[in-house]
Parts: sequence; structure tokens; C-alpha cells
Amino acid sequence: MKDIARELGLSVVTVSKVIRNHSDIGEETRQRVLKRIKELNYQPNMAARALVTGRTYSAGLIVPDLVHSFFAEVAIGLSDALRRKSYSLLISSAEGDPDLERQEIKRLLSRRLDALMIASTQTTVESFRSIEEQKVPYVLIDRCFLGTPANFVGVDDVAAGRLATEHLISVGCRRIAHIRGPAASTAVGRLEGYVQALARHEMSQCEGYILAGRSADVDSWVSGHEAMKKLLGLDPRPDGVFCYNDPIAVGVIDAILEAGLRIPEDIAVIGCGNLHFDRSLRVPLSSVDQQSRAIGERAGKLVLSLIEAKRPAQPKSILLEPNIVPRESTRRVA
Amino acid sequence: MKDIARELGLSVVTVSKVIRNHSDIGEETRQRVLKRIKELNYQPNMAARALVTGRTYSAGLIVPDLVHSFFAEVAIGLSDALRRKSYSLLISSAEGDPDLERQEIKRLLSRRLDALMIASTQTTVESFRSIEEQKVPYVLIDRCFLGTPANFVGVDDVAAGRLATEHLISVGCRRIAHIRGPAASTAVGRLEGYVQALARHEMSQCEGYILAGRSADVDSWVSGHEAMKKLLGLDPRPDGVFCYNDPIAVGVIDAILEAGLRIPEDIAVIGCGNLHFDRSLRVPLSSVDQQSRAIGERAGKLVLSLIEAKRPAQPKSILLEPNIVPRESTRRVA
DNA sequence: TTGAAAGCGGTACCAG
DNA sequence: CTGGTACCGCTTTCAA
Repeated sequence: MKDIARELGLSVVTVSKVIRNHSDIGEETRQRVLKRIKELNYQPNMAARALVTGRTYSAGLIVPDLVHSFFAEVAIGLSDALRRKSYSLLISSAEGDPDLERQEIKRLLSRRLDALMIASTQTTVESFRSIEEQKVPYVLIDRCFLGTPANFVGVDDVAAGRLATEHLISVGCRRIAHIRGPAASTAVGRLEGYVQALARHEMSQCEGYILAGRSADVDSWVSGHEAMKKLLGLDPRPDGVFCYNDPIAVGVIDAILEAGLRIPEDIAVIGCGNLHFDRSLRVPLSSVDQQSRAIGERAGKLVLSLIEAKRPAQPKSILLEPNIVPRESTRRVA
Repeated sequence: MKDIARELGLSVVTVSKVIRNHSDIGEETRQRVLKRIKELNYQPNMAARALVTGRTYSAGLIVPDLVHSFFAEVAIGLSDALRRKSYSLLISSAEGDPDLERQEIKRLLSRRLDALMIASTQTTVESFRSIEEQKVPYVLIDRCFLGTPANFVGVDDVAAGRLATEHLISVGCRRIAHIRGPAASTAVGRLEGYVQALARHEMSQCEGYILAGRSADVDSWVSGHEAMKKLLGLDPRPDGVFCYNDPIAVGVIDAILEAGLRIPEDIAVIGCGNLHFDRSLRVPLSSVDQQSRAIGERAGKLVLSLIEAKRPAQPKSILLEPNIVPRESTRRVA
């Protein structure tokens, strides 16, 4: 920048103003500068700019598992929204490990990002205190914390659980089991939706019909597979299973088929997430669509507005509506 | 930092040295400073540091599609390797669009990242010139450019193609088709492996047996599905198909089954990538393992060594060996 | 419409 | 072992 200024007999200030297209610059001067910038393929140094403005034009995203395509889709939606305002996205996969997640929060915080987005696996809100202290705007994605006022974007998990369960009921299931997820709001919500649906239809919950996968954020397949084997040992055996997410459902399907049973005739299965490979599975999987991309986009917009806002605004909660995508695994059985 | 220095009656220089644990600091002083740092939960401002050292401690990764789990796995392996040296990773998904990719290269370059990693969809090496001009070390991932000396980490695609094709031959296929990928080195290599394998076994290539998916980096399923429908119209019809990647293979499987044919009895199918859901597909898919995570890890290490090195080293090419993972879709047919 | 001076929060280099 | 000084590349403020 200094070079450009010198070459053109201008001051760095003038050049700087042209770059940020400040209004009070002579048209002729502006063109000369612009021309030279193109020629040199000059790019302003963001680090220097960040140092003085305090804005880095980058945001951070922490997810439990990037390989889970739900989060990958959220990430894409997000990065799309941010890109338009020339923000970049730092992504960190915490491997479903709360400690690692805390470390990553710290690391990203030290980078003075303009905002943070987290699909958290924490059990307490402890780690968000540090974010608040640093006054970095943040939004929770997919998973929220009750009683903590924070920005949030996700689907209505209670509705998701209810919809899934009612769908099973509507195709004729009478004994519906639920394989729940990790200790996160999503799992709690879906479970509650499940319970609500059973209650509404005056269906009883059989003993042992609600069980948890070991580590549902990673190794979901194994969790689902193991859990289903337990369910198969129960008497009476369930005739429908609502799974916390699709990867678990895949493990469930495999376990059912291994046992020589049919889907959906013997047991119907529904998952949650509507992942892209669902329709090509051994038994095409019915699922609850979570609008992953929309979540990313909405979160992106929210975060941008948070950054623009000078005054810290009232935390906002955006709840998207889930919907059923029926496939073979819950084809009407009766 | 200034505050800490003042409070403790030291200079900022001393504090700075403690932070970077410089050797020449009195033990007592060091402890005092460290204590205060903890208390204040002080985090050095990376932007400021970057400005003077010229190192941002962050690297960029550009992939064609983050939802393709191959790239998600690479990203995780990478971020793992970098994290250990406290580097952060900026990830950008270019949606299979070469123009967007170029823009992203520019954007990331302006952030003065310490290194760039790209799984490129470019057809020319043009865009890498700008990276080289800025003297930013970069590593090509998965896809390389012949005749361009650049750092590269990926699998041996020719071997992958050969292995896959020979596997089909070994299970009894006689008329093997290939659905190739986009105009990238991976597709070229796998195709070459396919051709080599046929030649070695003195098998003829039937007319129209090599065809390309429309847009293999995104919408792979559609590409595979369409291509397979064309293949099914040929006479003689192929009895084995080697697909550029697994998502394509999924579309292929679906098309074959829709036509009322059996896999592998009528047509055997093999893909490439060994994605986690392969085993749970309608027909469990045989595939060539691409060692996605290992690619990420190796690339991470390479990139770190590049950053450490003061002198630009001789470009290094790391080629991992692929291997066959046989499943139901190629169970011996004879 | 333009530019000089003063930092942003650190680090490098050398002198004490 | 400790610290003064200059300066990284840019923006901000204010005067010309």
C-alpha cells in the first residue's frame, strides 16, 4: 500500500480510502489507484486491518462431528451466507469430546473472531461464560440450553419427536421403542416428543423401550446396532423404532435384518436428519427432515446481524419446523 | 499485556517473553507473570502477533464439496494434525465450481494464511500462480496437475482404477464399464487404471462402455443414475461397472435395481472412496479405500514442515496405496 | 479532496 | 536477565 502511494505520489491514507471506497476521493485519483491495485494484484492485509478495527471478518464454527453430514450441510449453508459478506469460516470438529470442545472455544476466542457458532456437546453452560466475558457474539446451533438466554437456531425437536412417533403410529405400530441420543437438548426434546405422542394416543410405554446409544455423536452405527440387539431380546418385541438420528437408524436396520426380521413388516424404523443417503439404504429410511442447510443459512444471517449491531441485542431463538419424509422403512404395515 | 506489565512493574517486552517462554527470564518473574495471566484469563491477540511475525497460525482448506464425506474426513484428519501445533483451519466448500474456487483462493490469500490446501476442480494451473507469487506454501490434495511441480498428497489413482477393475475381473465379470469422473487427475488416473487392467487381461473394451457423469463433484447420485440408464440400453449390456466414486455407485445401484436386475448376479458394481455408509446400502457396496483420514494427516504434517522450513523445499509428492474392500455388490458371480 | 500523525497489540533487536 | 525503541500494515482523527 505504501508502495502504491509512493508510486502515485499520494499518501497511504488516500489509497486506504479508495480501497474502502470512501466517498471523499476525487474520481480521477480513485481510478488511478484502482488501476494500480489491479496491476499489482494487491490484497489488503487483513491482520493489520483487524488490529486497528477490531474486526477480523471471520467467524468460527464448532461441531461435534464434521463427517456427520448434518453438520457438513449446516457448515455449507453457513459458509454460503457468510461468504456473501466476505466473511470466512473457521471450522473445528470436536469429535464429540466436551473437553476438546472447550479447548477449541478457547483457541477460537484467542483469534478474536467476530462471532462463534457452536453445536455443543457440553452438559453445562460453563464454557459459554468465557465467550460472554469476551463479548463475542455467539449462536448455538442445533442444541440449546434451557434456561440460558442465548441465540439459537435449530429445529423444534419436540415436534420432530412427536411427528416421527405419530408417523409410526399412523402406519400401524403399536409398540414403539425409542433409541435416544446424547445428553443434549436435541435428544431430550425428541424423547419428549415421543412421550407426548404416545400419551396423546393413549399408548402404553413398555418396560425398557427407551434406551440410549453409548456414544451417539460418533460411532452412531455401533450405538444403534447394539441398542437394537437389546430391543430384539425384549418381550414383547417392539414393532416400531424411532431413532435419535439417521446413522443410528442405519445400525438399527442392519441389526434387524441380521436377526432375520423384515422392515417394515415386522419392525418399522424411522430416523431423524434426512441424510442424503437415506433413500439408497438397504431399506430406504423414513426420516424427519431437519432442514440442515436452512439452519446454516439462518444462523449465518443471525450472526451477521449480531456483528453489525452495536448494542448487544436480546437473544433470539429461531426454531424451524421439521417434517416427515416417509420411505420404505415405514411403509404402511397393517 | 500492557496492563499486566504495569501492574507488575515490568516492561511489556518481559511479559511478551514469558508468554512465548523465552529462555532468558528469571524464574520468579516468570511465575509472577504467569500467575497474573491465568487470573486475567489473558489471551494474546493473534492479529497483532501475525502483523509483526507474518505468521497467522492458520491454514486454509478448499474442497469441492464438504458434504461428500471423503472431504469431510480429509478435513478432520487435517485439522487434527494442525491442532496439535495449535494451528486453526479455515475451510471453504467451493461447491464444485471452479470460479468460486478461484475466488476463495483469493479470499484466503488475502488473509495471509500460513499455508493453503486445495482439492481443486480447476482445469488449468492458472490459479496456483497467484499462490506462488505470494510465496504461500500450498499442498494439492487428492487431485494433482501433471507437469506442475507442486506438493501433493493423495492416493495412487491409477492403482485404484486397476485394483477395482481387476477385482471385477476376478469375480467373473467379462464386460466391464466405467463411469468416469470430472476433469481432474483422479478421474484420469482411475480411467487409466481401468484401461490398463483390461489390457493386461486382454479384455476388449466395448463401444460406449466409458462414460462421464454430468457433474460428478456434486449431484453424484444423479450422474450415476443417468449414466447407468444409458449403459443398460447398450447391447451387449455390461456385467460389471467401476464407478469413479461411491455416490455415483449408489445412483448406479439404484438404477440397476429399478430396471429389475440383480446385483451382483446380473451386474457387479464397485465404487471408490469406501465411505462409511457403503456397508449399509441397499446392496452393500464394494469399494476402493482411499484412506481419507490418512490423506488429511499426511497433508497436515507436510504443510507444517513446509511452514517451518525457511527455504522453499523441493515439492514433495505423497502417494498412498489404495486397497479393495469387497462387499456384496461384487460377491463372486460365476 | 487530501494527508500528517498517532496508534491498534504485539515482537525484534540490541543496549544496559 | 531486563527493557527502550522501532516498526509490522493499516485505519482514525483532524487539520490543511
